[in-house]
Amino acid sequence: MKTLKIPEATIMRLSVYSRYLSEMDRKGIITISSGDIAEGVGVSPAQVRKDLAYFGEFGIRGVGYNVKDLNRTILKILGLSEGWNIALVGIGNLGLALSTYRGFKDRGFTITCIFDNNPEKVGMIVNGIEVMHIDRIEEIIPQRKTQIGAITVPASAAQDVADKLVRAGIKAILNFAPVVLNVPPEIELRNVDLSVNLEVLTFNLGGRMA
Amino acid sequence: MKTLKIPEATIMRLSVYSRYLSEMDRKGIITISSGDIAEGVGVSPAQVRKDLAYFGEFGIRGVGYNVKDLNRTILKILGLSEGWNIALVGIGNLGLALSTYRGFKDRGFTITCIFDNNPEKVGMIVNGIEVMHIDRIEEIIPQRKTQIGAITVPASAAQDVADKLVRAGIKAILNFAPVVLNVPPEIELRNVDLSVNLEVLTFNLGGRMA
DNA sequence: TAGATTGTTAATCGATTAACAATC
DNA sequence: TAGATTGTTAATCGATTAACAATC
Repeated sequence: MKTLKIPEATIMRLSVYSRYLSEMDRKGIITISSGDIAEGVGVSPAQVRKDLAYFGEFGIRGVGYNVKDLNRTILKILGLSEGWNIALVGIGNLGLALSTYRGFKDRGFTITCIFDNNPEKVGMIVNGIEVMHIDRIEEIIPQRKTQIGAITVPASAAQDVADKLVRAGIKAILNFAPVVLNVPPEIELRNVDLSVNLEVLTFNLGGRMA
Repeated sequence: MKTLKIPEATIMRLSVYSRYLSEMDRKGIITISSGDIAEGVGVSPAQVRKDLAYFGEFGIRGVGYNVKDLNRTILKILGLSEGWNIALVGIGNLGLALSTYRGFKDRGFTITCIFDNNPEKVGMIVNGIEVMHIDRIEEIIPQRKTQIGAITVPASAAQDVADKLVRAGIKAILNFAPVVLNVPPEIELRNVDLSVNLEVLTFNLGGRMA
């Protein structure tokens, strides 16, 4: 098994390349060079070629890449040729935003269930899905073959939700709560941390003025 | 001017350390070691000390760090000892979520104005702030001394909004639209990209199964 | 003093960039 | 063939880790 370690930064860029390729495809572009992609997404051409080289040879020297083919290849690399099911936990404003997020369906993600611990929200229908009580996570998630959990509850409740998701057999967690979660190493965890992102901005602004 | 380049990863971790220190402070903890912080946020003790060492010496050998003092120091480093004003552009579900996000006020951020291009939303009061038309960005933002813009409009409108924010004199942009924005180099730009984060998860899940 | 923990250096590890031979 | 662009190697750059002297 050739398990050359792939930088996570490469994976993030592949996702961005793919989005750009979809856009170019929609515009009817057939062929594209590493330089074109690089310019479109703001990296260097060498970086684009290096990122792709981890996975194989997809271009034609002297010509470039076929837009459709390359996009299909990247989607496959990213695991997006199959669909994924998502459980949403916490249906406040952020949860609502995610439940209507177009990027989900566009890229093959389906929200299969929504949970909240507020009795007033349980039973509500959101985007055609009935909101269930958080206590039913372990019952429902295996039934609906759901591999990914998105946590949009307050920080104070997030670890408890993560524990429930893990016990329910979830494989990956996308955490929006501003707190460091503890999960077993076999669970894929990513944090989308608004505070951190804002504070990188203010650090850079501060530095600029110092 | 000693401008030792600081890794961005260091800044992101400082933000996380600070949040953890606030939590420990609330619990009444007075003193903390790099090992305690490391365990709390999931990095190595050496990493914690290295990150702090970029900015000075804040601990006492053999003892550790004073929780309150260290947190104050980090907040200052991150530029959070002064307040920051934020303009929110796009008041869909995600914009609504941000407008009520506690992490803003907690860390000294104030939303000063909200914009949308939908005539039905203009005039609405959201969290005590009147929603204004996007065409008034260039007029209002300088008046309200607003340095940071948060973009929560659809991808197709994001570049136009970014251009308006730049012309209005904004210093930094937090972009939630899944698109690569073009802004002048002096503008701080960060992208909070849901698609990218989800797709790193699915890549890792796929790899696990391959 | 003995034990603990910092601050810092040197070694390692990993990612990016530059350059160019291969080849369409 | 001449021009263009890939795939890949080597060089550079940057970040993390390990180790330990300094010192409370």
